[in-house]
This record gives sequence, structure tokens and C-alpha cells, in this order.
Amino acid sequence: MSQVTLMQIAEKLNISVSTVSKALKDYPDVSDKTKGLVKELAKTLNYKPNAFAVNLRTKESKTIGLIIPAIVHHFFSNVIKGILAQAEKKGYLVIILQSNESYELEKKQIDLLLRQRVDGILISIANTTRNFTHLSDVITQGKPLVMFDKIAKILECSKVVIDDRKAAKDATQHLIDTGCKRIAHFRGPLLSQNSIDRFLGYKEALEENNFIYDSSIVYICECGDSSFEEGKFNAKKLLQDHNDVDGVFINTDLVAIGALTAFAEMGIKVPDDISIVGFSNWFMSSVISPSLTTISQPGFEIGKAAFKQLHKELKQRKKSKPVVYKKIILETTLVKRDSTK
Amino acid sequence: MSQVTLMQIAEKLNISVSTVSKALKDYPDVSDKTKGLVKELAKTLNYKPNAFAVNLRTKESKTIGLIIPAIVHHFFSNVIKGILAQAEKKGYLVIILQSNESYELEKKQIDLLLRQRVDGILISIANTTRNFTHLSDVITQGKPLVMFDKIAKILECSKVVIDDRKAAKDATQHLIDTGCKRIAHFRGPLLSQNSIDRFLGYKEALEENNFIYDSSIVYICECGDSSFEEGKFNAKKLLQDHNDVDGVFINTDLVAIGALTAFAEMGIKVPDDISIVGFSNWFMSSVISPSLTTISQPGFEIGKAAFKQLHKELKQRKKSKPVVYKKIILETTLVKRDSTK
DNA sequence: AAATGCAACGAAATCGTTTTCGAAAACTAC
DNA sequence: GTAGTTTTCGAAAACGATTTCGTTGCATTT
Repeated sequence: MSQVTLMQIAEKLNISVSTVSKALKDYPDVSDKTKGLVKELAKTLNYKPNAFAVNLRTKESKTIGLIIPAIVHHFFSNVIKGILAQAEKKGYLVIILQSNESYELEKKQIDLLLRQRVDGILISIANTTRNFTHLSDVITQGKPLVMFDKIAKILECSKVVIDDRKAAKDATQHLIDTGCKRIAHFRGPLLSQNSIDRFLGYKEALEENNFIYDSSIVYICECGDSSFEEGKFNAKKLLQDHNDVDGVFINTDLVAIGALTAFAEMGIKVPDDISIVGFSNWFMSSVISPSLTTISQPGFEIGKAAFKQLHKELKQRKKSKPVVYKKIILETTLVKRDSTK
Repeated sequence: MSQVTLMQIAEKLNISVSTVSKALKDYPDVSDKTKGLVKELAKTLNYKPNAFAVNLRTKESKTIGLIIPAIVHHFFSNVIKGILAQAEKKGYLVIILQSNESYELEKKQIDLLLRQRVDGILISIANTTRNFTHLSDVITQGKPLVMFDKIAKILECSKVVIDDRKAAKDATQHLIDTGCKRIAHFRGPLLSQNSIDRFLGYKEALEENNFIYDSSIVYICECGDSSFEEGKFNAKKLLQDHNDVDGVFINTDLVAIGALTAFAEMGIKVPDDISIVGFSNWFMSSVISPSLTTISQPGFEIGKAAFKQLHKELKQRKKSKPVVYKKIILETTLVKRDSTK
């Protein structure tokens, strides 16, 4: 029941606590003989160092915090998987918090993690976050902070992202290349940076191909829990208002699948009557029918890269080396499927 | 950079560390005047108690561990969401580890969590786990352990589950009620308890309705990363070998969706030619076409209940009250959709 | 005036490690 | 045999908070 301590081992062997500690950590100033004795007894007693004491002494806990807007989300759960995989390799544990896209919660959670004195923090910020002082506080306190996917451009810290603008441009270009003449866009929230960038990529592709940009065929989706419904709703509205549209680039797969469903219900043929490109490459996009052309967003790799960068900064700080912030941009690819020609 | 300590506050106010500590925790033997001074200074200095020291002193960290076979999984990510929501309410943090359905990893991770001295552990065990000593160790060490979904029946501890057998029986009964005469089953791994129970429920429904059980129309799926492919593969095989089958109860939605896809490719009409019932109610099951009739498995509630139970045991132990283990069984419901008549 | 009670504070032990700095003990060399 | 190394070990001081048990002063009671 009660845990074994260094002291108990020391008493049984009639040596001091310090020698036991050093023996277990293979210090050179302990004889092989006592090392053997200590290690053997430690094993039979099933000694596990008290992490609380170690943390207090060493001022680090080999634990990092992760704040993410949502867990039940194909992309984000892949990111988590990537982070956990990498953290495990390096012997780190991860405390996960879900901000629910709420700035207030995010602020509280940052405070919680700082109180817990995690070694560093990984975060993808909430859509509603405008004020970044809670995040700059982290950096001020000397704790590494790495942002991914949903970042704050102003903050000076490392970031792991994709090029939303380029990816959106690729997606739109694909619609153009496959013969679409009038291309609509279902965008995300007005204030979400990713959504803005994707919108800009869409617009840029249009302009480069001498298409006329028409704001009346750009629809806004909040991309929350009811993404699917938003997709359905806007698809129906689109058909009513602009039946000449023959292509849509949609901010996320879930909205796109909603749109696909609406089109199916209304007897509109995809891709014959209208082509659709989504964004993120959720698993389900490959199994619905017609399967969805989309942009693959490497969640696992983003998570992996984010932890790697955090770990690098952790090591740099430990060696009191200057910390260099990095912006890592991961590649996206267009996955062509049956929702486009 | 360097953190504020009780000592620093004490020195600035010319009082002792103990008084500062007691003032902040509203002990009755500190005057309101000094309490005011201390609290004010603590706030302006942005004092945060050093969690490492508090943990060491109090022997608890308000942190629990969670081991889960997979994160990128609709059901499990919902469980996580439920756990995190409840943990947040009670002021607990959650360290999450993914076992990847590997017994070896699971064992290591239990050890990691014990070393970290988390206050308790929540776990859904890996499919490959046969030996449970690593889990009984947790209980022996006096740490609460609550298992959910994938449990070990032998272990004496609290459990949160659904009634797989009853749910499977309901699903099969629905196929019978809607006129199916020959019902196949795509089951999960031979050694997975959930899969066994669902199989037994299937069989029980057949027997109660005087259907003949035929093992040749029970197919095995590993239900791993390639679930979808397995569903497709087995659906095709089923059609080749037994074209008289008019209903299938399938162990999980993902496999079922694979089967749906295969049927669509082969021109088999669902539910006219064959009816399908899945299990778990993934989000995608509601948006594919035809939408999938399935058993809804309340992931969020399971997570919530699991944490609640753990928290209750944590409190009981703290008050040295006897800990009572509970087996909590949550309700499932049959969600009727278009893949059955 | 002595005894009692109470309010307000502090000293010090404790939690279990890590690590520095000495101090023995053992060994080498002259 | 002495001086100087090299091993090998231990004492003790952190790390920062919590909590027990005193101690002080002051007011109240008899």
C-alpha cells in the first residue's frame, strides 16, 4: 500500500539515502558492488521514484499541456494521435483540455496548465479568441508555447500550419480545370483566420483565371456542431438563388457532405450538374457516394511536428541556448474523387 | 521569469511563511487584516502555488490517467469528451494515453501513470489484453481504477458499460421484425468480450424466434484500421457464398458502411434485397445513403459516468470510508434508418 | 492579583528527491 | 612513512508548500 522510498532502501542496506539515489542513477562515485545491491533491492521492492518529489527538485515534470477546440473531430483527433505518439517516444505525458471554441475557457485552461507547471504548452486556439495576452503570458513566464493549425499570427512563438490559401487555391483551380464556369464558395466564420485564408485562396484562383468574383455566391457557415445541417441548408439556398452555379469549393468536408446530401435529395447530379471540393479529407469523405474530392490536411504529421518543435525548444532552454522560433508549413494535397469530373 | 513563492510574499510583508499559507487558505487563526494584505499582494504578484510542492505535501495531484485503445474513433473521442467535461467540473486534469490495442503498450502506460502517481486511472482495455496483473496492481497499490466499455470481468473494480448482448439482440430482433428470414452476422475479434457478447445476443434473438443458427453465415472482422475494407470484403464474400441472406447484423458501423458500399457497387439494393444493422451510431452513419440503422452507444455519457464513479471513489478513500464498487450499465437504443425496412 | 481564555502569529517538521561538498578510506608513488 | 591521488560514501541543504504545536500578548473572569 504505502510506497517504497529511497529512505527505506537505505535503511535496509545500512547506507545513506544519497548513495541509494546515486546508485540508481549510475553516478560514477558509487562502487559497482553497492550499485548492484541497491538496484536489486529496488527491483524486488518495486521501487518507483516519487514523481512529486522529483518534480519539485528538478522543476520539471515531463508533462506538457494540450488545448484543442474539439476532440470529436477527425482532424483534431488525428493531431492528438500524432502528438501522443511523439510524446511517448520522448517520455513525455500529455494533459489534454478541450476549449470548445470558447475564449473564456481557453484562458482558464491556460491558467490551469501554468498552475500545474507543465513544461510546455501546445495549442490550437479557439475561433472566438481575439485577445492573446493569456498566451503571451505563457511565453513571458518562460514556458515554450507552440501553436498549430489555428494560430495567432501576432504572437512570437513556433507554429505548425498548412498553407490554407494555397490549398484553397489548388482546390478552386481543380474546379476550373475540370470545366466549371461559375464557382461558389461555402466559407467558414468571418473571423477565423483559416477560413479567411481559404477564402482568399479561392478568390485568387478565380482572379488568376479571369473569373469574375461574385460575393453573392459566397455563403457563410459557422462550422460548429451543425456543420452538416449548414451544408444542406446553404446548398438548397444556392440552388434557389443561383442555379447557374456548376462548382462549389467548401470550407470543410462535413459541410460539403451536407451539401452533397442536399443535392442528392433534390435530384441534382454530382459531379455532372455541379462539382464539389471539400477541405480536410475526413475518413467519411472517401466512403460516401459520390466520394468527395478534397484537400488532405495531414493531422497526424501536424501533431508530430508540433510536439517535436516543442521538445526542441525544451531542450534548448535546458541548455540555456537561445530559443529559435520556427514556422513549419506542412504540405497539403488535392485528393481527386468522384465529386468532381 | 522566476515564480513567486510564499516565502517572497512573507518577506515583503514581514510575516512568516506559515501565516501567508494560512491566510491564503482562510484559516481561522489569521486576522482579517493580514488576510487582506496577503491576498492583495498575492494577486498583484500573480502568485500561483507550486503544484509540485503541493502534490508532494498532500500526496495527490488532482490528475487522473486515461488509457484508451484509439483516439481517432467516433465512440472513443466522445468518451474522452465526456470524461474531460466531468473532470473539468471537479477540478481534475486528465493525462491521456493511447494503447493502440496493444497489451504491451497498455502495461507500460499503466506503469507510467503509477510512476506519475496520478490519483486514479480510467481504462478501456486493449483487445489483445489477456493478462490483468498490471491492472490488479493498480488496485493493490490503493489507486482507484474504473474500467469502461472494454472491461475485464474478473477484476474487482467499478465498471461502466452497455449491455452488448441485449443491444445486439434488439438489433437482430429488428431485422426479424422487419421481415428478414435469413440473417447473417459480421462479428468482431474472437477474443474481444464485446464482440462475443454481441454475437451471443445475435444468436439469442435467432433462437427466441425459432430461426436456425448457421455458423457459416457468421463472418469475422478484426475491426482494426481496415474495418471499412473488411466490411466490403466480407459483404462480397457473403453474396457469393450465400445469396439467400436478406439481413445482416454487423458488429460496428464502420464495417457496416463498408458492406453498404460493396452492396452498392454490386447493384444490391438496401434494404430491398438485404437489410443491414450496424453498431455504435457513428456520425457518418446518419449521413450516408442509405443511412444506417444502428445501435446508439452513448459515448459521452459513458465517459461522464466513468469519471463520476472514479471521483466518488476518490472521495471515499480520502475520507477513509469503505469503497463500494459499482457496475453501471447505460442504455442503448435502436436507431431506425433507411438500411432496414 | 492571579487565573483563565482567546486571538494571532511563528518555528519547525515533513513530504522524497537531487546534488554539492566534504570526509574518510584505500591506494599509489617516492 | 609521508604526501598525494583516487574511490567511495554521507551529511546537509535545497525544492515550496502544509500543518502541528507552541508561544506571545491581551482581555476577561473570579
